[in-house]
Amino acid sequence: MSRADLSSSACTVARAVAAVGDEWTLLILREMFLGSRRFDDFLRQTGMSSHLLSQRLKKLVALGVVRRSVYSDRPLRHEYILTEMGKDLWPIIVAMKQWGDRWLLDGVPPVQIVHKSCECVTHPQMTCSECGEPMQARDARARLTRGFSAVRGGTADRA
Amino acid sequence: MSRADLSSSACTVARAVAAVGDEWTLLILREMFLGSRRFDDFLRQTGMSSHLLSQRLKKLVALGVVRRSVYSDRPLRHEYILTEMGKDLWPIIVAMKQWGDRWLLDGVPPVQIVHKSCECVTHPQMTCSECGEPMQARDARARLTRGFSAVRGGTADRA
DNA sequence: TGATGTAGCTTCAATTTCGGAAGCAAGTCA
DNA sequence: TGACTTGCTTCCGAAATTGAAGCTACATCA
Repeated sequence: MSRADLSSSACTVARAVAAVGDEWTLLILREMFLGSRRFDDFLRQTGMSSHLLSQRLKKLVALGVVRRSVYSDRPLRHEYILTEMGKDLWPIIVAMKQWGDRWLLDGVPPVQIVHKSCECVTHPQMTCSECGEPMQARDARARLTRGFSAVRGGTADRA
Repeated sequence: MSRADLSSSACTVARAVAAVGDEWTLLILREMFLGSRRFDDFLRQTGMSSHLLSQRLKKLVALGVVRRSVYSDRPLRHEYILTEMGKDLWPIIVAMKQWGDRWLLDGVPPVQIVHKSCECVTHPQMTCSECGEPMQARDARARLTRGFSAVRGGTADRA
């Protein structure tokens, strides 16, 4: 299977991966959440090639994650802004930051997240929508729909 | 800059991306959280080539995300198990699933997450560690350390 | 009136990575 | 004995990526 086929997978993780799960796209998103909007800012801050950046931005626009918007008429200039769909990717980037901060860093994280409403430096965590308790892998069990289970062939559920 | 250089970035998101932010690695992790442990299960469920799977597993073991463990002596057989570091990646995969369920799917998500302690089907969400409120992109502000801000060159913080 | 600069790309050649198929080693099973 | 299984490795053509250079439309400076 090639990567292009992932987007038609039944699994929504696979679809999300196909959409935004590559190295450079994730870095572009990080930049957007830090406030960058312009082609050259993305170039500078990510270090990627302009060719790839151009491709990735087009893909993100096509997906509806990012919107291309005019900020100057003369000369004509555009910037890239996250849509609702794009802003909703925040937990993914934050989850990566938290993991990176914890496991790949000695010392002080380069970025802190401040919760606007309580003004605290926060360490966002996954919690159960029903009982509100923090959740980790060990607290969860996956339940597959019958159809999805059939697609997977019944193997590999010895969790 | 090439992708290999990301792991030495000051930004911990970039480091996390370098470690686990590629398509196939994310799918392997998804499989692990669904309970797969064996080479052939990963092959079957992800559809990737064995060449790549082999490479990725080695990388994950080298990083300490996954542990290679003997489950049969004769014949000698191994399985791949998430370490603590690996289990801690759960929020990333869950965040991707939530986003995929919401934005890339019509209908019923193929996998539900059950919170063991309350037995509810849950939709894990990011919450503030300090006040416990659910958080989204709009509720957060990034605060950069002085050093990191200097590295970035001061540009692009018009958020 | 040029000369230089900037934002936002596109094009191109060289290199790297990937995909798919085949092979292989060490066993088991019949 | 011969087929099958698991868990890989090797190989090669195809596709993606990198880095540099170029290009367009304007602005600004002299």
